[in-house]
Amino acid sequence: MTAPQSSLKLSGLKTACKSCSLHNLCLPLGMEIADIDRLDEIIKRRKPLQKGEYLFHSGDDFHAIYAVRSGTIKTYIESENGDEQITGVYLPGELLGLDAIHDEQHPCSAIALETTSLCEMPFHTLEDLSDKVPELRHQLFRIMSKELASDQSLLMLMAQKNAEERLATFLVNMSSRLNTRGFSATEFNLSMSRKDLGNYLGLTIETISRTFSRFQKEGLLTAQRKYIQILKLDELKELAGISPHCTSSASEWEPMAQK
Amino acid sequence: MTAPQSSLKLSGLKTACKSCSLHNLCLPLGMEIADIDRLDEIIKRRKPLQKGEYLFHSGDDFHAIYAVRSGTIKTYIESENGDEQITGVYLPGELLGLDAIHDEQHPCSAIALETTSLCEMPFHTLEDLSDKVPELRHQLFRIMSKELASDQSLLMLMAQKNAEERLATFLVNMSSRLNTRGFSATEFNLSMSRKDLGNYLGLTIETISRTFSRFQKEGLLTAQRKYIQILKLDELKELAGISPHCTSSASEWEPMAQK
DNA sequence: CGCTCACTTGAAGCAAATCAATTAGTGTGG
DNA sequence: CCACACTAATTGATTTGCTTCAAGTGAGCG
Repeated sequence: MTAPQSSLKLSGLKTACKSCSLHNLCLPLGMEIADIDRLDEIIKRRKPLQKGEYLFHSGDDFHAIYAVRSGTIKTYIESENGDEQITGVYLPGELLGLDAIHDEQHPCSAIALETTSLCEMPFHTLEDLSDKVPELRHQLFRIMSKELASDQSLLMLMAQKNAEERLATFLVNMSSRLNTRGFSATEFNLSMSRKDLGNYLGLTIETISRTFSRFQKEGLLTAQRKYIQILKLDELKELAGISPHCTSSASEWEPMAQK
Repeated sequence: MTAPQSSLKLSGLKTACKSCSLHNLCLPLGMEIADIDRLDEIIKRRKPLQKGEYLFHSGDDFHAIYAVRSGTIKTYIESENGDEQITGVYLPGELLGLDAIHDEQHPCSAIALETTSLCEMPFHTLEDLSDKVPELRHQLFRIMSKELASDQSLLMLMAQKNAEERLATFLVNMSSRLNTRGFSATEFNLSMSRKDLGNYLGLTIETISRTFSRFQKEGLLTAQRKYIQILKLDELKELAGISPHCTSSASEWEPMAQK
């Protein structure tokens, strides 16, 4: 991350939803002030997680959903034969844990990729409140629905795209999401390692590395380890299979999965 | 489909939720009789769709979610460059359309793979009712959450499994889902073509065909076009990466995406 | 300073895609 | 009812993009 990171951190543990810089990305969208205050009361602000610390493990009982306030969380599932698959990468303002509602335990593990602070919302309390506040209930439906729709795009990526298209899609998506959060669209630090990237995109670490090299040779970007600088965002978008005319500042555009 | 298909069809358009043979798969789970009656009132039973008829198209306004009563629906998204990706195959008792809530239009198209009858539930009415019936609201959350969790499994399949494992996983999943709906676990007609199968599993039609041939040569199953007979379900499960001890009749087991 | 770990680069191997040719169904109209 | 076209599925031969194996390179750190 680059720009407003530090200011987010400074806001510390006392920020209320009302004044949170992420309020338009998170739950309160469209809620009355009084309702936001009620939401505010049930939200716990936890001690930040350090890089490598777990938020929850696969199989843990489900109590709460979480909103990222700053930092990055990755979630992954493990198959019986032990291999892992990253299922989501969550940036500030994004909600995780929604996949645990149905059988009341987490199907995936969640780990911090860097120092990360979170809001914790006990789910039964949130459900109770959503009884009284239809906007909140509707917003929860919307968020889950959005995650369903964006999962479908990730599926398409896995089923039909080649290595270049996958990496381009990922980078364009990252750029867009970071941009809507006030960071630069063309210059950022990936919190994921090449290994994570490969796992997430269904490729090996060697293929990721080679694809980065090819992109650099073609002048599309520079990549020094985690520091990425996008030089030709439009061409990257084209590669990703997206018309380059929808600018990244159009905040409603989020083609790929964030989960 | 094989077994109770015709009896489902006979029940025609007048079946109420209370007496519906799918009630334990569909919404009313855990609801009071009186509440089910109210749900019953808002549900429209449509004229069955013929094979190849569309339920909705990508981009259509979202009004309702649908439950399959008999038959099969497939959903797919289309990318800008025109290629399609099947995102879901829905059997009786399964709900579709939930991915359209967030921006109030359908991100995918839905088409009948065979003659299919459906229940239509206007979403705003369903939301209103879910205000009065917390069990219904909770059930909606659960269903969406389950779809999220099962999407993750499909992602894992795409990212990490080879052709044999993919087809085995698909067949075992189908077998299990059909079985919980009262059909045979080892003998069924696929409503999907090889082309659909290939698209859904991220493989070409030739690879699907060859993999079926290999399975037949190894005596795992027989496949004459759409008619599938599974001879060694346990070995198929093993191939799919699932311990063969969880029997298909254990109704809670649904490892793969149904959406 | 040297160790480790993350990443890069090259060469070889392989699984699935592509290209191509048959065969088996399905439907249509005479 | 059968010839015809048309589509779906199978099978084989070849190509290819990614993986695997292997050997560096360079940044970070005790």
